[in-house]
Amino acid sequence: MNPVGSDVSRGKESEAGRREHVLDAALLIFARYGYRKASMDDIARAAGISRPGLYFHFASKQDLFRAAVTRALDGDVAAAERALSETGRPLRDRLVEAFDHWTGRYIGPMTQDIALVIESNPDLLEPMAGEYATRFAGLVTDALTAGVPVNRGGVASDVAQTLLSTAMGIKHEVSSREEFLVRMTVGVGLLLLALERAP
Amino acid sequence: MNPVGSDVSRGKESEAGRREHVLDAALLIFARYGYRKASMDDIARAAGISRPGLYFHFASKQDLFRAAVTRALDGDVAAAERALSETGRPLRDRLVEAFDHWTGRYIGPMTQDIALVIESNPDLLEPMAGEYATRFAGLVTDALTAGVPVNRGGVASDVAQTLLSTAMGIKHEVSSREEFLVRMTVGVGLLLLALERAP
DNA sequence: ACTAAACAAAATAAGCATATCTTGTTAAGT
DNA sequence: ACTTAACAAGATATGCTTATTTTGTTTAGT
Repeated sequence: MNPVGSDVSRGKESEAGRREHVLDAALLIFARYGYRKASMDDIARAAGISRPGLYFHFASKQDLFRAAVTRALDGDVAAAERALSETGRPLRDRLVEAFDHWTGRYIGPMTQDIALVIESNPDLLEPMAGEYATRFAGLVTDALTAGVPVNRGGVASDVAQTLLSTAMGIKHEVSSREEFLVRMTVGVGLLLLALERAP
Repeated sequence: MNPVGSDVSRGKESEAGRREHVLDAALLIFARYGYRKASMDDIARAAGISRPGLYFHFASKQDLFRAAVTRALDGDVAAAERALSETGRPLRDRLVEAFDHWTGRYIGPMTQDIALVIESNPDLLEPMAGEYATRFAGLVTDALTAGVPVNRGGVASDVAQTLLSTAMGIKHEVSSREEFLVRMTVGVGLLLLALERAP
């Protein structure tokens, strides 16, 4: 457990605070090793600071973990919201991008288990994670509702919920972010078709 | 590890052979304990036969496991095929039932990890499991293709693939078979709408 | 707003001997 | 076409001791 050269590149020109930099490094290490096997020393080294320095920013490992995941989820939801709000672009593209931020980011050889880390440590951040999921679902539902003239019988939320499940399923089936995007584009296209032409 | 009274009820009137009865019991035990923790003794007791009797039917534990899973998958695919072939019924209902046989069965407090057992023992039954999935996907695609007059640009297979992912996703979100069916009905309804009104 | 050095307490890992379980087989019987 | 009884070999679990890590804190320094 001695990851040499795993320092996160960071010049003095960084506009983000040290705190944010540390959280990014922490998320990387947590994603790589899981909560249990990631040591504060690993994270401190990855962030390029000393271990006591870590404790200057965060009271405990749990605290750091919570902060790192919160930051990631905050960023994901914000990015998704940003993408969905660009009403000039086709709804289809905005939805795909939103799902990419929410789910697609966490697919791949290196980061593939970060979602798993969150899932398998429910005690550490419940009900936080669930709330973010609800928020994202709300964003998608809103975008869908706004994207069609009428909303008879709450079709938009049905489409949203189905889309969320589809994204979940695709995530489990694919092994790369590109594949996720291709499959998700198809799914979004089909379900938008259903929404537009709903009875 | 002494499950008393876990005998599988079985009268002498059973039309199915003893072999099938044993496989059913084995699947139950494998599902409950996982491959590793399920002992041949557990299975023999559940099947109501002696442990050497088990070895009369199956050469090894792996053999038994493979046979049990094969039987289950065979049954699931056959049931799905049967449901899909009842062309008098609405396609929607047939699809939901097919997915119930394929996925819905394996949701619930007791049997929820049988799919997990299959997934987490890839060495024991690959590429078998993948082949069944492909077969089921083919059945769904065929039913969709037959269900609509024209099939421009392979929409049917797109819908099929998306539906498979949706089912996967719902399965991971839901905790009861009933909930699965409700959610799946919505998903099937929407994607059929997309298929029917595809450009 | 940190660093390096050092520390206690607790958790985790490693090693190892012993006990229990499990697999697969055999034999004798019905 | 099975049963019970018994067995060897191997795997797995258990308990225990000893090392190593890791967390969280402190102190002194820049």
